[in-house]
Amino acid sequence: MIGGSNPRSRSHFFMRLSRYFLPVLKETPSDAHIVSHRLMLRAGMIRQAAAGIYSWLPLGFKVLRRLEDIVHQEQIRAGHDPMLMPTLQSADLWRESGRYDDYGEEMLRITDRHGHDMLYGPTNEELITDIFRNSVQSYKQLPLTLYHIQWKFRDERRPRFGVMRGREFFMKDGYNFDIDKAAAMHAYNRHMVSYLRTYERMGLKAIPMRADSGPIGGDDTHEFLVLADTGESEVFYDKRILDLSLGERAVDYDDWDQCAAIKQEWTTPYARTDETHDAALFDAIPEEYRMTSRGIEVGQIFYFGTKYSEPMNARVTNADGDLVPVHMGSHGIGVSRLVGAIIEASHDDNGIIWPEAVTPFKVGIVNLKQGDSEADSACEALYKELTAKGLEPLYDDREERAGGKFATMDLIGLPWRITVGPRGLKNGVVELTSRRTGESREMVPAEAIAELEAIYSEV
RNA sequence: CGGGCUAUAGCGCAGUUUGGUAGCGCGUUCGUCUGGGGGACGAGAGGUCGCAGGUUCGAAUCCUGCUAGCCCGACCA
Repeated sequence: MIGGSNPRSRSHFFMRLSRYFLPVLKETPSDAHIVSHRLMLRAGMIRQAAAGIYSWLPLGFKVLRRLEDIVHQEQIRAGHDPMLMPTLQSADLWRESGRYDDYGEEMLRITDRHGHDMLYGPTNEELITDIFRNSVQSYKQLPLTLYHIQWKFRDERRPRFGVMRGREFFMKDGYNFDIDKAAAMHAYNRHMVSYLRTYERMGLKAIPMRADSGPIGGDDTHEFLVLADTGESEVFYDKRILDLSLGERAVDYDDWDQCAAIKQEWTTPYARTDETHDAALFDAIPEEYRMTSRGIEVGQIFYFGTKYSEPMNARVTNADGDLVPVHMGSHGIGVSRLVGAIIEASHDDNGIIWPEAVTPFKVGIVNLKQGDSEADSACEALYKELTAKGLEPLYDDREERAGGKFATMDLIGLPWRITVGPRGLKNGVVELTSRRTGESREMVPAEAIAELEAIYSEV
């Protein structure tokens, strides 16, 4: 975390805009056509390295890490074990599952110096199943869910939309191993609940929709979609699903009935992508609740039974002493894609508007008259106090005019801004401004800090 | 993978038709004035014109080949 104790710490040093690497662009790069891509480039979050491949600059990297942290926390809360698998894999396991040929051109194939066929992993079912089968022999070691958050690569024919459809992407993928279908369905439900909680924590409304299983295969699958005009999928849903919220309710992830009930709650209202859309069912909804819009897919959960455990011989001994293939499922959250999706869902003409839970800095300090001793010292005091309280400020201490500082703050989207200028300081006040509403209130610095503490204690 | 297009300074672009030694805006550096929504003035720095070959006295410009990237479609977390 951010420590206020050591004023020379790197985090302290680089939270001053004069020393922070934030290459913002005034003009829109011509290659970017959708709003999140444009804003991520303009806000200095990413830099394109090749088609569909991006470097994450400090500001973008901070957001990516925040999302990763939330995903980890919610996975661990649900009882899943974090681990890390490599990006490069041997082709051998993929030949065993039969997917080496099935996957086609989307898989990036590499040959090492020994002539061995390698690949940059697009997903990890084979690898995890291999790990599992070598170490688990008994039903007593189940249930088990392993996951990791790692870079993947899919050699898209046509990457586009910035990080929303890159070739390289950062993704959480998890795999559950259960003794039978009933247990695996609990894992499925548990994942649905934990995903709902994950997205809610990020300040997003992600709707689970019945979906197609695609190349992963399997029977049961839901996609989670964030509504946004620029979404790649057309979606049909019952408006009432938007009213559902997990909120503060306590969830026991080991409670099969509770998880099943929550899944039931979220899958009862109609919600489907165009792939699985059923016009007859949709038309049965009262017209006032019938909604059509576009959505960005930010996650998917699958139950695929023994699709991999059979061919790869991942079996355990059950209570009767019989050797049976384990029932599996997999689940993914597109972490890097979420950065774009959040921006698509939360921005205005001036720039990004970060939800408090994922913002790269919690508050921006704008010094309207750099070099004015009163303004400078008021800003320094605020900066130290906010830093000490873990309210991670970004202090714009550049020799810039007010307009430029405001424009930068609006562009990078910090949800709160404290504006400090000689005019207000005459009366001992600063301004606290909400990026989302634009509402601005004058108050003494201590009150602004207290307000921010209250706001952030809730996220 | 089909169709279309682009490549000139960090970013956005003009110059290519008609070959003559590279320009504008923003940004950037220095100075002065300014100071509550991208300010003004002055002085600078910055480019193998995507790469290779060819034509020519001379190529950003014409020709050939290559590479990279973008858009529409089909496809996809």
